[in-house]
Amino acid sequence: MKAFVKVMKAISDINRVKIVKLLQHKMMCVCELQTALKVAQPTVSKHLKILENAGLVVSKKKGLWVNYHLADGSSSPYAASMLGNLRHWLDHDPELKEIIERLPGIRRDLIRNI
Amino acid sequence: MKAFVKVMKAISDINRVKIVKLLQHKMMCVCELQTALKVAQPTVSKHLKILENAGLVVSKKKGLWVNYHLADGSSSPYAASMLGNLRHWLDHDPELKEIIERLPGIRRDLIRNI
DNA sequence: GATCTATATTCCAAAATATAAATATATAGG
DNA sequence: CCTATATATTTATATTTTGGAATATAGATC
Repeated sequence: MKAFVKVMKAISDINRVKIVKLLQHKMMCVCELQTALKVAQPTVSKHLKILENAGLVVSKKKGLWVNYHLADGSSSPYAASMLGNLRHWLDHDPELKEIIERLPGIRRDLIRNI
Repeated sequence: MKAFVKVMKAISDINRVKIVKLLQHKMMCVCELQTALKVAQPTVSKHLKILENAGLVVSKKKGLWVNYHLADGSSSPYAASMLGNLRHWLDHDPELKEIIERLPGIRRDLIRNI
Protein backbone atom coordinates (compact mmCIF):
# COMPACT_ATOMS: atom_id res chain seq x y z
CA MET A 1 0.00 0.00 0.00
CA LYS A 2 2.78 2.41 0.90
CA ALA A 3 4.61 1.62 -2.34
CA PHE A 4 1.46 2.23 -4.32
CA VAL A 5 0.73 5.57 -2.65
CA LYS A 6 4.34 6.59 -3.11
CA VAL A 7 4.10 6.16 -6.88
CA MET A 8 0.76 7.95 -7.06
CA LYS A 9 2.04 10.86 -4.98
CA ALA A 10 5.09 11.04 -7.22
CA ILE A 11 3.01 11.62 -10.35
CA SER A 12 0.51 13.89 -8.60
CA ASP A 13 2.61 16.96 -9.24
CA ILE A 14 2.60 18.87 -12.49
CA ASN A 15 6.35 19.43 -12.56
CA ARG A 16 7.04 15.77 -11.96
CA VAL A 17 4.64 14.71 -14.69
CA LYS A 18 6.43 17.09 -17.00
CA ILE A 19 9.77 15.51 -16.09
CA VAL A 20 8.47 12.03 -16.89
CA LYS A 21 7.07 13.17 -20.23
CA LEU A 22 10.34 14.92 -21.07
CA LEU A 23 12.41 11.87 -20.26
CA GLN A 24 10.35 9.91 -22.78
CA HIS A 25 12.16 11.88 -25.46
CA LYS A 26 15.70 11.69 -24.19
CA MET A 27 17.92 11.22 -21.19
CA MET A 28 18.45 14.60 -19.52
CA CYS A 29 20.61 16.21 -16.85
CA VAL A 30 19.38 18.44 -14.05
CA CYS A 31 20.31 21.68 -15.75
CA GLU A 32 18.47 20.69 -18.93
CA LEU A 33 15.34 19.88 -16.97
CA GLN A 34 15.75 23.11 -15.06
CA THR A 35 15.79 25.04 -18.32
CA ALA A 36 12.85 23.11 -19.74
CA LEU A 37 10.67 23.57 -16.65
CA LYS A 38 11.82 27.08 -15.82
CA VAL A 39 12.20 26.42 -12.10
CA ALA A 40 15.14 26.64 -9.70
CA GLN A 41 17.80 23.93 -9.71
CA PRO A 42 17.17 22.63 -6.17
CA THR A 43 13.51 22.27 -7.05
CA VAL A 44 14.38 19.99 -9.96
CA SER A 45 16.79 17.96 -7.83
CA LYS A 46 14.15 17.34 -5.20
CA HIS A 47 11.47 16.37 -7.69
CA LEU A 48 13.91 13.96 -9.30
CA LYS A 49 14.65 12.42 -5.95
CA ILE A 50 10.96 11.82 -5.34
CA LEU A 51 10.56 10.26 -8.79
CA GLU A 52 13.64 8.10 -8.30
CA ASN A 53 12.45 7.00 -4.88
CA ALA A 54 9.16 5.90 -6.40
CA GLY A 55 10.95 3.82 -9.02
CA LEU A 56 9.94 6.02 -11.93
CA VAL A 57 13.32 7.36 -12.97
CA VAL A 58 16.93 6.29 -12.68
CA SER A 59 20.07 8.39 -12.40
CA LYS A 60 23.51 7.69 -13.73
CA LYS A 61 26.43 9.85 -12.73
CA LYS A 62 28.76 10.63 -15.61
CA GLY A 63 31.57 12.88 -14.54
CA LEU A 64 30.17 16.16 -13.40
CA TRP A 65 26.72 15.51 -14.82
CA VAL A 66 23.97 13.29 -13.53
CA ASN A 67 21.88 11.85 -16.30
CA TYR A 68 18.31 10.94 -15.56
CA HIS A 69 16.21 8.57 -17.61
CA LEU A 70 13.00 6.61 -17.18
CA ALA A 71 13.17 3.48 -15.09
CA ASP A 72 12.41 0.11 -16.65
CA GLY A 73 9.81 -0.46 -13.96
CA SER A 74 11.46 -3.53 -12.49
CA SER A 75 11.56 -2.01 -9.01
CA SER A 76 7.82 -1.37 -8.82
CA PRO A 77 4.89 -2.83 -10.75
CA TYR A 78 2.92 0.34 -10.04
CA ALA A 79 5.68 2.48 -11.49
CA ALA A 80 5.92 0.17 -14.48
CA SER A 81 2.21 0.43 -15.17
CA MET A 82 2.10 4.19 -14.82
CA LEU A 83 5.12 4.62 -17.06
CA GLY A 84 3.32 2.47 -19.60
CA ASN A 85 0.17 4.56 -19.42
CA LEU A 86 2.10 7.79 -19.63
CA ARG A 87 3.65 6.68 -22.91
CA HIS A 88 0.44 7.74 -24.64
CA TRP A 89 -1.34 9.80 -22.00
CA LEU A 90 -1.03 13.60 -22.13
CA ASP A 91 0.58 13.56 -25.57
CA HIS A 92 -1.77 16.28 -26.73
CA ASP A 93 -1.51 18.50 -23.67
CA PRO A 94 -0.79 22.07 -24.86
CA GLU A 95 1.50 22.94 -21.95
CA LEU A 96 3.57 19.82 -22.55
CA LYS A 97 3.65 20.34 -26.29
CA GLU A 98 5.15 23.78 -25.79
CA ILE A 99 7.98 22.33 -23.73
CA ILE A 100 8.61 19.47 -26.14
CA GLU A 101 8.92 21.96 -28.97
CA ARG A 102 11.62 23.80 -27.08
CA LEU A 103 13.39 20.55 -26.29
CA PRO A 104 15.77 20.37 -29.29
CA GLY A 105 17.24 23.74 -28.32
CA ILE A 106 17.80 22.70 -24.73
CA ARG A 107 21.29 21.21 -24.58
CA ARG A 108 23.69 21.06 -21.66
CA ASP A 109 26.57 22.45 -23.68
CA LEU A 110 24.56 25.59 -24.31
CA ILE A 111 23.48 26.11 -20.70
CA ARG A 112 25.55 28.48 -18.58
CA ASN A 113 25.27 27.80 -14.84
CA ILE A 114 25.95 30.88 -12.63
CA MET B 1 -3.13 17.62 -17.51
CA LYS B 2 -5.29 19.02 -14.73
CA ALA B 3 -7.73 16.15 -15.07
CA PHE B 4 -4.90 13.64 -14.90
CA VAL B 5 -3.33 15.21 -11.82
CA LYS B 6 -6.75 15.39 -10.17
CA VAL B 7 -7.21 11.63 -10.50
CA MET B 8 -3.69 10.89 -9.27
CA LYS B 9 -4.06 13.18 -6.30
CA ALA B 10 -7.36 11.51 -5.50
CA ILE B 11 -5.78 8.08 -5.16
CA SER B 12 -2.66 9.39 -3.42
CA ASP B 13 -4.25 9.15 -0.01
CA ILE B 14 -4.45 5.94 2.00
CA ASN B 15 -8.00 6.52 3.19
CA ARG B 16 -9.22 7.22 -0.31
CA VAL B 17 -7.53 4.10 -1.66
CA LYS B 18 -9.25 2.15 1.10
CA ILE B 19 -12.60 3.61 0.09
CA VAL B 20 -12.09 2.57 -3.54
CA LYS B 21 -11.09 -0.95 -2.53
CA LEU B 22 -14.09 -1.22 -0.20
CA LEU B 23 -16.52 -0.09 -2.88
CA GLN B 24 -15.28 -2.94 -5.06
CA HIS B 25 -17.14 -5.25 -2.69
CA LYS B 26 -20.41 -3.39 -2.33
CA MET B 27 -22.12 -0.06 -2.53
CA MET B 28 -21.76 1.71 0.81
CA CYS B 29 -23.13 4.71 2.66
CA VAL B 30 -21.05 7.29 4.53
CA CYS B 31 -21.68 5.81 7.96
CA GLU B 32 -20.60 2.34 6.81
CA LEU B 33 -17.37 3.74 5.38
CA GLN B 34 -16.89 5.72 8.57
CA THR B 35 -17.12 2.52 10.60
CA ALA B 36 -14.83 0.62 8.26
CA LEU B 37 -12.13 3.30 8.20
CA LYS B 38 -12.49 4.36 11.83
CA VAL B 39 -12.34 8.07 11.09
CA ALA B 40 -14.76 10.93 11.72
CA GLN B 41 -17.80 11.34 9.50
CA PRO B 42 -16.81 14.72 7.99
CA THR B 43 -13.48 13.19 7.04
CA VAL B 44 -15.23 10.48 5.05
CA SER B 45 -17.55 12.97 3.38
CA LYS B 46 -14.62 15.08 2.30
CA HIS B 47 -12.65 12.17 0.89
CA LEU B 48 -15.73 11.00 -1.00
CA LYS B 49 -16.16 14.42 -2.52
CA ILE B 50 -12.57 14.36 -3.79
CA LEU B 51 -13.06 10.88 -5.25
CA GLU B 52 -16.34 11.89 -6.86
CA ASN B 53 -14.82 15.04 -8.28
CA ALA B 54 -12.07 12.96 -9.89
CA GLY B 55 -14.64 10.67 -11.51
CA LEU B 56 -13.74 7.64 -9.40
CA VAL B 57 -16.96 7.21 -7.44
CA VAL B 58 -20.60 8.12 -7.92
CA SER B 59 -23.23 8.95 -5.30
CA LYS B 60 -26.93 8.24 -5.34
CA LYS B 61 -29.18 9.74 -2.75
CA LYS B 62 -31.79 7.32 -1.47
CA GLY B 63 -33.93 8.93 1.19
CA LEU B 64 -31.77 9.87 4.12
CA TRP B 65 -28.83 7.81 2.96
CA VAL B 66 -26.32 8.56 0.25
CA ASN B 67 -25.02 5.45 -1.44
CA TYR B 68 -21.59 5.55 -2.96
CA HIS B 69 -20.35 3.14 -5.59
CA LEU B 70 -17.50 3.01 -8.07
CA ALA B 71 -17.86 5.08 -11.23
CA ASP B 72 -17.99 3.37 -14.60
CA GLY B 73 -15.11 5.57 -15.72
CA SER B 74 -17.01 7.25 -18.53
CA SER B 75 -16.23 10.71 -17.16
CA SER B 76 -12.47 10.25 -17.17
CA PRO B 77 -10.20 7.83 -19.04
CA TYR B 78 -7.62 8.22 -16.28
CA ALA B 79 -10.16 7.30 -13.63
CA ALA B 80 -11.31 4.38 -15.76
CA SER B 81 -7.78 3.06 -16.10
CA MET B 82 -6.94 3.42 -12.43
CA LEU B 83 -10.18 1.74 -11.39
CA GLY B 84 -9.25 -1.10 -13.72
CA ASN B 85 -5.80 -1.46 -12.22
CA LEU B 86 -7.13 -1.28 -8.70
CA ARG B 87 -9.39 -4.24 -9.37
CA HIS B 88 -6.40 -6.52 -8.81
CA TRP B 89 -3.84 -4.22 -7.20
CA LEU B 90 -3.51 -4.23 -3.41
CA ASP B 91 -5.64 -7.33 -3.02
CA HIS B 92 -3.09 -8.85 -0.70
CA ASP B 93 -2.44 -5.77 1.40
CA PRO B 94 -2.69 -6.75 5.08
CA GLU B 95 -4.28 -3.53 6.22
CA LEU B 96 -6.93 -3.78 3.53
CA LYS B 97 -7.54 -7.45 4.21
CA GLU B 98 -8.31 -6.67 7.83
CA ILE B 99 -10.95 -4.16 6.80
CA ILE B 100 -12.47 -6.46 4.20
CA GLU B 101 -12.81 -9.16 6.80
CA ARG B 102 -14.82 -6.83 9.02
CA LEU B 103 -16.95 -5.76 6.08
CA PRO B 104 -19.78 -8.31 6.43
CA GLY B 105 -20.45 -7.06 9.97
CA ILE B 106 -20.59 -3.45 8.89
CA ARG B 107 -24.21 -2.71 8.02
CA ARG B 108 -26.06 0.60 8.18
CA ASP B 109 -28.94 -0.88 10.15
CA LEU B 110 -26.52 -1.82 12.92
CA ILE B 111 -24.78 1.56 13.09
CA ARG B 112 -25.94 4.03 15.66
CA ASN B 113 -24.99 7.63 14.81
CA ILE B 114 -24.28 10.37 17.41
C1' DG C 1 -44.34 22.22 12.36
C1' DA C 2 -41.15 19.72 15.61
C1' DT C 3 -37.80 16.41 15.91
C1' DC C 4 -34.69 12.88 14.73
C1' DT C 5 -31.08 11.13 11.69
C1' DA C 6 -27.63 10.81 7.76
C1' DT C 7 -24.70 13.60 5.37
C1' DA C 8 -22.44 18.00 3.94
C1' DT C 9 -20.06 22.20 5.01
C1' DT C 10 -17.41 25.41 7.69
C1' DC C 11 -13.72 26.48 10.63
C1' DC C 12 -9.42 25.77 12.63
C1' DA C 13 -5.01 23.57 13.99
C1' DA C 14 -1.48 20.25 12.70
C1' DA C 15 1.14 17.99 9.27
C1' DA C 16 2.92 17.53 4.77
C1' DT C 17 4.59 19.67 0.51
C1' DA C 18 6.66 23.09 -2.63
C1' DT C 19 9.82 26.65 -3.69
C1' DA C 20 13.76 29.67 -3.39
C1' DA C 21 18.03 31.18 -1.21
C1' DA C 22 22.07 29.77 0.84
C1' DT C 23 25.28 26.30 1.50
C1' DA C 24 27.60 21.88 0.83
C1' DT C 25 29.46 18.15 -2.00
C1' DA C 26 31.76 16.08 -5.83
C1' DT C 27 34.44 16.06 -9.84
C1' DA C 28 37.02 18.13 -13.71
C1' DG C 29 40.91 20.95 -15.21
C1' DG C 30 44.63 23.83 -14.48
C1' DC D 1 46.15 22.17 -4.29
C1' DC D 2 43.10 25.67 -6.18
C1' DT D 3 39.26 26.95 -8.89
C1' DA D 4 35.20 26.31 -11.53
C1' DT D 5 31.01 23.79 -12.37
C1' DA D 6 26.99 20.49 -11.91
C1' DT D 7 24.25 18.71 -8.53
C1' DA D 8 22.59 17.77 -3.75
C1' DT D 9 21.29 19.26 0.74
C1' DT D 10 19.87 22.47 4.21
C1' DT D 11 17.15 26.28 5.77
C1' DA D 12 13.32 29.25 5.86
C1' DT D 13 8.91 30.33 4.23
C1' DA D 14 4.58 29.92 1.79
C1' DT D 15 1.09 26.90 0.35
C1' DT D 16 -1.57 22.79 0.42
C1' DT D 17 -3.56 18.89 2.61
C1' DT D 18 -5.57 16.46 6.39
C1' DG D 19 -8.67 15.57 10.24
C1' DG D 20 -11.72 16.70 13.93
C1' DA D 21 -15.23 19.79 16.26
C1' DA D 22 -18.96 22.50 15.50
C1' DT D 23 -22.58 23.71 12.57
C1' DA D 24 -25.73 23.45 8.67
C1' DT D 25 -28.72 20.95 5.51
C1' DA D 26 -32.00 17.56 3.89
C1' DG D 27 -35.26 14.22 4.31
C1' DA D 28 -38.08 11.02 7.29
C1' DT D 29 -41.41 10.42 11.00
C1' DC D 30 -44.44 11.88 14.33
